[in-house]
Amino acid sequence: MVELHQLEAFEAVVAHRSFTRAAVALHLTQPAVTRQIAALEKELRAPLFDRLGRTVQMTTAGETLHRYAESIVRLAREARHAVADIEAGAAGRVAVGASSTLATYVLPPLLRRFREAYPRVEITVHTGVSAQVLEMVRVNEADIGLVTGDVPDRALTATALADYETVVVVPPSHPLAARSSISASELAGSPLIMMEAGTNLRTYVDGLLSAAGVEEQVTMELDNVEAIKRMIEAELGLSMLPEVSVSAEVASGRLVALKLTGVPHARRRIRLVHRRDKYLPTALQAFMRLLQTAAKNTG
Amino acid sequence: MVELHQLEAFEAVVAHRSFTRAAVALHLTQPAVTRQIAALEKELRAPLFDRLGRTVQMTTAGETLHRYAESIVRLAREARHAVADIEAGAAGRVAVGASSTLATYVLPPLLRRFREAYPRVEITVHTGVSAQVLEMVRVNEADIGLVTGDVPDRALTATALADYETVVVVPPSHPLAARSSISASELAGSPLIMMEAGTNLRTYVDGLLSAAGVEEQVTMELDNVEAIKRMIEAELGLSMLPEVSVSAEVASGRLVALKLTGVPHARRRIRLVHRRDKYLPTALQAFMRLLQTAAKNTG
DNA sequence: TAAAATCCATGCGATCTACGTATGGCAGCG
DNA sequence: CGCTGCCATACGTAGATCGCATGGATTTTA
Repeated sequence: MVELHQLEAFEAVVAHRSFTRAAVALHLTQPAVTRQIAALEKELRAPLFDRLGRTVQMTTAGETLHRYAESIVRLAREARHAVADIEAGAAGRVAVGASSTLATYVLPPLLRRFREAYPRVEITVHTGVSAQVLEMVRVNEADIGLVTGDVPDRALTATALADYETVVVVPPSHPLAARSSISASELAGSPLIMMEAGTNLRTYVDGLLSAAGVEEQVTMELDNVEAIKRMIEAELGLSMLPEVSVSAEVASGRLVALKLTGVPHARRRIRLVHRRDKYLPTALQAFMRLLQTAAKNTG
Repeated sequence: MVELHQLEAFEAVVAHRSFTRAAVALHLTQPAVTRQIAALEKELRAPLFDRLGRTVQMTTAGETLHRYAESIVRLAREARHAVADIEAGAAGRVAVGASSTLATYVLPPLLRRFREAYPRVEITVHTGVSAQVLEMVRVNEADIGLVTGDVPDRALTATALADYETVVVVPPSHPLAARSSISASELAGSPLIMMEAGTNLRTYVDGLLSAAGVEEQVTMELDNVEAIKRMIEAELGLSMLPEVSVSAEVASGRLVALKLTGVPHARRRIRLVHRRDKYLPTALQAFMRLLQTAAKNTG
């Protein structure tokens, strides 16, 4: 079997045109180099050097091998560096699975900060509802996932990041706009613009309202938070949305958010999930730390 | 140290997505493969596979290594084949040093036959006088040399191929043209067209004539056999040339060659020379055999 | 849900390999 | 003709690799 250390010895002999000098360069003794070359020559069934008195010169076979050995040794060196880069976090890839709300309103600034710290790390984001995200992580399509709700899978590790703060969103012209908080029961009779059935958000809101004994008055159903916000701005109704999804409009005065009082929000806990048996490269670890500190600082 | 057999094991695991199946493909046991990968991971300080329950998947570092390992393993395979081709004579390079007479009149048909047998072998021919050719061989610029005269160097091996047959060349219109042979002494008084001083041929001819007690009547001195022949055709004189250099013109009737009688031709022996300590690849050996059989057949 | 099957990791002993030291042989040089 | 420089070889030791046996964990199956 031809081995890399033999090719390195061969290249050293070529470079130094001497077994002895090659041995010095390789921190070996001359007999060791002689045997490496002899092993190569035996394995390839071809002499690689003519031992011409005091000098050595490549044979035709040696020149041929040299052309390949050069590339092989160089590639091996590059491979080491490339892997070291990965390990140092200087390169790599992070695949994140997240709900579209998080992907749209929370991840962008965080990813921007991450990119500044790790500019050569590729980032991919796949969106989906929590169950889909969990599946992505389970089959290793995503390195980590951001999900709401429980994580029943024993193979996955979950750490709580923060809670979705759900707020009631109204247009600035709305009578409620002057208030800062509201209870679920006060929403009875209001025209509600809702996410379409089957989403985590809809299930949660339905639960809130029915617990408060409120009969829903759904005037509109959309599959898209952005669209819902535009509807509210057009004064077609009000809605209950994650605070993160409206903070920009609230700051600019285009929408008003009211705190919901008397509501347990543990059920809307955001969790960071990854496979328990998966190795976490440096870049991935750094990204996870970034998520955790960001969660702590915002609530 | 990263080794080729480890990379092959790594590639096998990647290809089969399983240590066990890789082991079968490599004719090894599974623990052996496990240890190869473990050694790589320790050496590179990076896990290469996530052991996800029943399946294994590459980590980011693994994918990075894979990109390099693929090329490295492929190049190593190609190198083996390339060297084997050289060794089988299917490829390679043959560098010949020869006098210009041999290079011009003898080598072409032989090289043509050689190329038919070994089409992928590169052939280079360097011309020079015998001393130059010997030097080419000595410093390994030429694999073999074709020289006339003695080979004093103990580091070189010489085998006799044939003798230059030196003939007297006259135009068809010349009075001597009707004869088939001539002695050196009969050339007294004839206008001679000679090679320039310092060449082997000139030295030889000078020796011949002075041994026969003939005073030379040199009408012209040229450094080029072709030019001499044109001069003879133009009826400007006659000359003594190697038979091989005029056989084409003799066959077509443009020149007439007369045998020289009473002349020892041992001093114009053509010898095949190569370094004693040089390895002779298959293609080179074949070419040398070709030269020897050609010499035997032509006398 | 318990048993069976599958797969990777690890401990152990034997074998093989690769190294360094010492030494020999050969060519080139004074 | 001895000296020097360089590659090849012999030998003993240290380390590496292999197969076998086995353990631990997960997935599949009954």
